[in-house]
Amino acid sequence: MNEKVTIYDIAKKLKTSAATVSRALNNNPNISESMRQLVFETAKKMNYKQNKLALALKSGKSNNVGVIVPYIDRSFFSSIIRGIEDELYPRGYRVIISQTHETEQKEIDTINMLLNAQVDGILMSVSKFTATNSHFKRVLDNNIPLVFFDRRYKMKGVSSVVIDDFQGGFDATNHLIKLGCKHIAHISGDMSLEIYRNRYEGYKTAIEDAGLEFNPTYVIESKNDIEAGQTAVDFLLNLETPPNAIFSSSDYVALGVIQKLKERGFNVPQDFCVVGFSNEPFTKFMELTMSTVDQCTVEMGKMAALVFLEQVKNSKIKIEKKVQLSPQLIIRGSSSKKL
Amino acid sequence: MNEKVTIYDIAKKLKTSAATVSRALNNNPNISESMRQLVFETAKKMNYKQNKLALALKSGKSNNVGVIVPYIDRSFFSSIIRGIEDELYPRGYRVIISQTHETEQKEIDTINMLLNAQVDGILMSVSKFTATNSHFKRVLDNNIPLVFFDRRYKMKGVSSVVIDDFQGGFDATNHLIKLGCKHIAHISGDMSLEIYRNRYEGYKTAIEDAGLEFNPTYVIESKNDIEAGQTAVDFLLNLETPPNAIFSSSDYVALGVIQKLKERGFNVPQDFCVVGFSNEPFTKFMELTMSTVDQCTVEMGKMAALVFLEQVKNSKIKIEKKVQLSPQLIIRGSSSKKL
DNA sequence: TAGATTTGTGTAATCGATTACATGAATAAT
DNA sequence: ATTATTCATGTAATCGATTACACAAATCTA
Repeated sequence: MNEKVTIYDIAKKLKTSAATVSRALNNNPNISESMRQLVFETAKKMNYKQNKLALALKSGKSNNVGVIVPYIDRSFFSSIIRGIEDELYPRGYRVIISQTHETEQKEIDTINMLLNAQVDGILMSVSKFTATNSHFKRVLDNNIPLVFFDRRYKMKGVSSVVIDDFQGGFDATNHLIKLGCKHIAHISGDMSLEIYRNRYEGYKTAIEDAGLEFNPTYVIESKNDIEAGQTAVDFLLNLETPPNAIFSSSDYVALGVIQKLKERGFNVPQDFCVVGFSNEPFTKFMELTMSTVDQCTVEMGKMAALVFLEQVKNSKIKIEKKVQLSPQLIIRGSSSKKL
Repeated sequence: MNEKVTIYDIAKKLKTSAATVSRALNNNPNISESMRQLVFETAKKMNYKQNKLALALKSGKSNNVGVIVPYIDRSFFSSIIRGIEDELYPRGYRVIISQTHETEQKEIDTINMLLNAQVDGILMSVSKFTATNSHFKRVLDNNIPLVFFDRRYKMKGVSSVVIDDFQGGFDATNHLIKLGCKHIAHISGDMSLEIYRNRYEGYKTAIEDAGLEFNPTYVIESKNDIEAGQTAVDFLLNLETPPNAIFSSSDYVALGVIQKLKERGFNVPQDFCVVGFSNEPFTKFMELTMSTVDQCTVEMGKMAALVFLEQVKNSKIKIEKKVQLSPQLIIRGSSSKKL
C-alpha cells in the first residue's frame, strides 16, 4: 500500500509497455477496446494516481497559478482569493497563495519562487511599497500571464482588474448631495496610491457637478484607522463652517468618525451623514449600520481568474485587458436620513 | 530573453557537462573554486532559474503543502492560513489553498488532486458534512503527513491542533459567574460537532463547580446567525425564571442576542451580560464592544505548520500529536459590569 | 621513481509520463 | 495471390536536475 504505482508498474503486470498504458489511460483512439478496459481496471485495482509533476515537467504546464496579496487575512483579499479559487479549481488549476506583508522584497522573492515553481500564471495585488518593476518584467519575459487586481503597477503587457474608484467616490458623494448635505468633507487615504486619488476625484467631480463649492480644507489625507477618523472629526468641527457630511475612503476611518460624532453630541444620520468605503464586514453589524461602497471582491477575483484563462487560451496574442468593475453603493443607517 | 535556460545551456556555453554545472550550483565540495565561480557568473548572466518541477520529480519532494478549509473568506480560516503561510514560506514551502464549500465530495476531490500534485503534506479543517474517512486513509497510505486544525476527524495516525473549547466555555461562563450572574443561559451550535459539545461541557462544568443549579432549559441549540440569537432571547425571556446572562458559542448569535435585549429594554451589561465566542473582527468595532473568546487563529496556523514540519523531519517515526491551544477570554463592554 | 591517493570532471541512469517513429500482424484491395 | 492499408503496440527520446560510478590528471608517499 505504500510505494507509488506508476504506469510502468501497470505495464509490467500486464506484460505490455508503458506507452500502451499511457495511451489507454488517455483514451487514445488507436488502442484496442479490450486493452483499454484492462488497463483501466488494473489501474484502479492497483490504485494508480497520475504523477502530475512528471506531467508538468514534460508538458511545461504545472496547472498551478500563484496568487500574491499583502495579507491573506484581510477580508478584502481573502474574498478576492475566494473568487479566484472558485473559478480556477473546477478547471483543474491549483492556487498557490503568498503574502508580501506589504514589502517589496518579499514580493520579489515570491515572484522568483513562483517562477521557479513553473506556475502557469500570477495574479496579484501590488504591495504598497513597490517602487520597481523589473520583477514584473521577468514574469512577462517568461511568457507567464500576469494579472493585477485592485492595486496595479502601470506597465505594458499586463492586464488588470480594478474597481472604478472614481465612480465609487462619485456615487457616495452624490448620494450625500441628494440627501441635501451641502457641506461634504472627504477623508482620503494615502494620495500617492491611485485608488485613493480616484476616489477623491470622484468626490470632487460630484461636488462640482452639483454646483456646490469645492472646499479644499474639507479634504483630509490620513491613515486608515479609527483614531485617524476621530482626529479628523475634531479638526473638521473646528472649522469656521464645519461640514455636515463625510465621505471617507475607509470604513475604519468612517467608524472613528461616527464614534467621535456621537461623542460630541451629533445625531447620525439626522445631523450628520457618513459614508465609508470597502464594505468591511463589521459595517453591517454596527448598531447604526454604516453606508459604504462595496467593491464586489468575489467578483473581482472571478474576473481576474477569467482574464487569466483568456490569456492562457490565446497565448500567441498579447492581450492587455483593463477591466473596471462597478462598485456598489450600499445605503445603510449612517446616511438614511428622512427627507 | 524568452526560452528557458537550463543547466545544459550553461554547460554548453562553458564546454563542460551538466553534472559539473549542477554540482557547482549546489556548492558540492569536490568542484574547483574557479569552475564554481565561472558557473555562478554564467548562470547569473544567462538568467538561469532552477526548474523546481524537475527537482521535485527527481527528489519526490515538491515543497508544496496543501491547505484545505471550508471557505477562505471566513476570517477564522484566513487567519489560520496566514499563520501557516507565515511559518512555511521562509522554509521554502509553498501553500496551495483549496475550499471545500463544506461538502464532502469537494473534500475528496481536493485531496485526490493534492495527492496527484505530490504535495509534501496536507493541513486541513474537516468539512462539516464529512462522514467517511477513506480519503484521509489514502493520504496516510501515501506517507504524506496529515494535520487537522480546528475541526478534526478522529482517527489513528493523524495529528491535530485544536483549541481547548472546554476551557473556552468554562472561562467564559466562569467570568459571568464572577460578575454575580446566577442565571446563565447557553446558546450552542450544532451539538453533533465536537467543538460545540466541548464548549457546552465547559459551560456546564463551570456552573456546577460554582455550586449553581444547572438548568437544561437554559441550553439552546441553534444555527449560527443573528436571527437565531434574537429568537433565542425571545424564548429565554419568556421562561418562568429568565436568565440574566448568556454565553453563546457564536459571536453572530451573541450579536443577535444583544440587539434583541436592547430592543426589549435591557441594559447590557448592567442588567444582562453577554459573552460570545470566536472574536470575530466586528466584535471590537461594535458600539458596545462584545466580550468573546479568542481562538488564537494565527497561532493555530503556526502550530499546525510546526507539527507538519516536525513530522517531515522525523518521517520514519509515526507521530500522532494532539496539540490543544488555550483560548483567550477577552472581556469587553458586553460583560463589563461594575461590581 | 613507482605506486597510492586525491581532485575535478564526464557518462549515464533516474524520477514518471508523453509521443514521434518504427514494426509486425491483420485486414482490405486489386 | 500479392500488394497496400489499417491497427495495435513497442522502442526510445524527451522534459531538467541530481548523483553513483568511472576515469584521467595531479599530487603525495615511501
